[in-house]
Amino acid sequence: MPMDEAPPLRLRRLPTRLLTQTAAHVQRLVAQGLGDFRTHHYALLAAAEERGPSSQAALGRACGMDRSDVVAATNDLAARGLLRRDPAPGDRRSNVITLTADGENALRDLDERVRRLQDSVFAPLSEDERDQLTRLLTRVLRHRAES
Amino acid sequence: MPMDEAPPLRLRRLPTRLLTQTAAHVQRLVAQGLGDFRTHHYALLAAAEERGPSSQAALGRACGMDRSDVVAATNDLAARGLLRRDPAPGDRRSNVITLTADGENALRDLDERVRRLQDSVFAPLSEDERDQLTRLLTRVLRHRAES
DNA sequence: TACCTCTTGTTGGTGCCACCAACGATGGTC
DNA sequence: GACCATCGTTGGTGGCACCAACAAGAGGTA
Repeated sequence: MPMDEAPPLRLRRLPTRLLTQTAAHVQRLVAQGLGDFRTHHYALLAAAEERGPSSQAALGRACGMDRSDVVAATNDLAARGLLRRDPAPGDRRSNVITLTADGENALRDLDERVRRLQDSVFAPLSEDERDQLTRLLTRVLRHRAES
Repeated sequence: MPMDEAPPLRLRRLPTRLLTQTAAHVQRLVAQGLGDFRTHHYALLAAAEERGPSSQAALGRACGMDRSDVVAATNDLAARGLLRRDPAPGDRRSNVITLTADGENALRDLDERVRRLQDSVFAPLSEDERDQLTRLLTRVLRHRAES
């Protein structure tokens, strides 16, 4: 175990790199903490619950997901009986996505898993520091929306 | 443009999600700011310059890259004449990776691009806030290494 | 009416990044 | 000499974001 591991100075504190490295690490933990769900699944279940019955397009926009990814995720969730996909009465193009009772239960379970994940991932940070982090990230993200 | 876009409350301030969203956004900007280089390329060039001639394995460890990804990236860089891959004199298993003059020039160019990218990506944050962010991320990352 | 344009869901891709398994060849150790 | 770790390499996987094209339908205007 030589001191090989010292990362290049340029990279050690490079913000963009820190960001992607941390995100990769976090995604890893989240993926295994969510079991046989993906983040897309959680996002769609949450959106469906909060918005009530909606079209796939609306759910996708709310979650910032591409339409094609919405299709795949709703396929998964419908196959597992967690939501229903019915033809929209007023518009023959679109579907109405509705959460089932099983879907609500799954969502509650996921809520709890997600909550625990935040605690485990951000364990080294205090409550205040987590807030700082979310605020900073939010501002960087908002900067995207504005450009 | 309906108010469809309102993201689910659960997701709006969810730290892990903010992190991956921001990282995705940043990676996008970085990718296009780096032109025909990937982040791996920059990492390897930087490591090769700072460490001097090293084996692929050592460079990979320094950059936190998988060996197989090191192979692919060094292939690219060698094909472009930015580094040389010679058999190591003392160990017939390993190669010695050396930066060429062109490689140093490319690295300097990338350094500048990367610097500008930080400014553009984190434009909404003050100098202090960027430091805060890097410190917070570093601590989350260090938490990984310790577990 | 016909025409044009936008939206919806769907299919079938791409690219990047992280990672994993297995292999032959070699080095170091006992 | 046997054993195991390491090196480079090949050939994958999976997740996430994204894109292009399509047919069907909706909405507007001429």
